[in-house]
Amino acid sequence: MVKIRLKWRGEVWETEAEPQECLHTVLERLQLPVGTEILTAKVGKTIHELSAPIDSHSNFELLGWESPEGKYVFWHSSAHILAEAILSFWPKAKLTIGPPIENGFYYDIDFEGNGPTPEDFPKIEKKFLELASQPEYFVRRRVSREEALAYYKDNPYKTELIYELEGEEIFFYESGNFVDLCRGPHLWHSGPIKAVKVLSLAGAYWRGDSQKPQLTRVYATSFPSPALLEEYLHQIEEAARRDHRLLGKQLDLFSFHEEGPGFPFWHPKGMRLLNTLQEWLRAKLLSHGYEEIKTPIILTQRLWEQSGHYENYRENMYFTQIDEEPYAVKPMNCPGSTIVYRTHIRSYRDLPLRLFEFGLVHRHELSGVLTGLFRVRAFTQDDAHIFCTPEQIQDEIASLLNLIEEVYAAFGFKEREIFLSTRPEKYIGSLSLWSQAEEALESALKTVGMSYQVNPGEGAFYGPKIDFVVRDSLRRRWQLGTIQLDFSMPQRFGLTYIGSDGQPHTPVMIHRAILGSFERFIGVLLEHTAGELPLWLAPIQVKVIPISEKLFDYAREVAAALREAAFRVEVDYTNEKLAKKIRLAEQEKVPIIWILGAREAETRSISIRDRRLRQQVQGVPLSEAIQTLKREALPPGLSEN
RNA sequence: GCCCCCUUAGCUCAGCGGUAGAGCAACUGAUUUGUAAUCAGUAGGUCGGCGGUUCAAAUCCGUCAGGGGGCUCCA
Repeated sequence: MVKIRLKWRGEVWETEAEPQECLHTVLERLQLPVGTEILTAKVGKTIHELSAPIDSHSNFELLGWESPEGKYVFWHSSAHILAEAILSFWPKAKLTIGPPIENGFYYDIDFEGNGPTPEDFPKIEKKFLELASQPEYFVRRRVSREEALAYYKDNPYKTELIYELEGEEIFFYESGNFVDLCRGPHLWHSGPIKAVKVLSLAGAYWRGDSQKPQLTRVYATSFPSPALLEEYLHQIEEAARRDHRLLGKQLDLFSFHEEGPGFPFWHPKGMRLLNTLQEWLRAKLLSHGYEEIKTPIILTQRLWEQSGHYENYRENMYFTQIDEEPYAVKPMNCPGSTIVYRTHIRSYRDLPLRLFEFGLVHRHELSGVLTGLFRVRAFTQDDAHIFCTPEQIQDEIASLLNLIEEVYAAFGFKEREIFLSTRPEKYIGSLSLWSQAEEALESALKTVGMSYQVNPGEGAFYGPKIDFVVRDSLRRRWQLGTIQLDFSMPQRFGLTYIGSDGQPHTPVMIHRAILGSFERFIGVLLEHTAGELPLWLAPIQVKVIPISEKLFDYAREVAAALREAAFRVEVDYTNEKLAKKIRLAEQEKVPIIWILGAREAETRSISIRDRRLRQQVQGVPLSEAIQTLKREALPPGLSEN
């Protein structure tokens, strides 16, 4: 007998088992909810399947739906059932891989040109539930290489996988009439799987390589109850409502047109937002020791040859000709910045020199990847280049980290991750310079006390970098800020400064962006706020609603007072009822609505309807209301004085 | 770029082989309104472009363009 200890939702059981007895039989004996709530088990950090025999292990943590491991196993098994359901309709389809993912699972399948369409989803789901409810038991069987290869003699993908398992054990998992090459782990049986939804179809290259055959990826998700599936579908709907492309249209901020795919058209309200954002950041940077520059959008091809972009980035660049000379549209701002640097002989006393540029860059992105403001072909970077000595790197990075943190906090981004990428295999510059730079970055991060992850070997060939990633409302990760050290460009462009020794030295260049691009940042911000922008950023801050035509004169007066105080105001002069005007203003997501009736006009006051507080205040004196608004509309990080 | 899907009035969408429809918006008029849609009328479309099948195409087929979902979370 083996002594074992089980932990399930905080409670502990101690019992004994026969050697080689399966874990699930022990659980059944204890009348624990195995095959329903208990999905899998863990010993230390390794998953131990319920159907696996207990050997020397003794300490089991039982896991349900609430654990990541439980979901992982649940969806992994679901992928097998999905494949089985699909094979019942497309028996000749060749399976490849079918892993669990963040919110479900997929299976990549080669249908050889005759795959399913979305109309087939219901019948696949029906078949899936039929199979799952039987239920199907997942039985692991070790097979020889020869047997595995023979079984998959018509499936080049599985064959490729088997060849890669040289020297390792090979397993088949059998469930119902379905067999799949799989390393597991799986559920004991399909009983817990009560709801499924086939979500979408997508093309996916075998092994992510566009040179290899394209497979059909079937995305799906499954749950232990129909109610949980419903909840998930509602979440997806809510995320869709927050889609910045939709909000951009509804709020009349920007649009896209076939006359310029991937190039945003900014409407008046979008410009108000974009300009407010830029003015705020500009003021912040100027107060942090930066100077602003602006460099040309079109520069000679020779410059891009010198910078290395022509060699390494040509695919993404647009070219043109001026007076028969070849030119290129800038995909990055850095070469322009170096030209400004070179306009003077620089002394070590001038460093660090911080030059920022809200630079409009153009990049040729593949047509298939364009996505609203998230992925465009022209965008404005909040770019800056800091020229400094190697000794100054650490201090410079530390203050930069604080600045970036300050900026993100202003927009309420709480969830963020920092990645430090270090020297790749292919690199330029001396080893000592690299280690000095990496140490500088790392100790800067430690100085300001920010937690980070290291991505070894992920740095650019010209220097190490720090990336900032925030999560949007769809829980997608977006890299916003980046700090990149560059040893290469200063050399390529022959940049120097005169040191205290009177000799010329090569400065280090720090490329950095905080928001990344204004365009994409606005997209992220819209999804983050569901379009309910903070008062200081809102394109229309106050909507003035006179109750009837008789109040139009007073409305004009109020609006003038607001404009005088530098607010962005709109008056609703339409001949509609109050309820209608309020409805429209609410749909425009205006933060503040001022309502003017006869009572207000008489007392020179206004009534406030506040989107943010979801409450109303009646009869506030006009001058007082404007003073309050002035306080409330201050951009973050600024005090009233 | 590649795979699947979509494209009908300014917007949201219905129609899916027999000669274009709704709601909202716009315009005109009535109404003068107190916290999320007042009523009536008018106007508005080469059904994304091009080509084909058919007596007949928004509807079926092809092609191009634009848009959406994806394209190394590895048995």
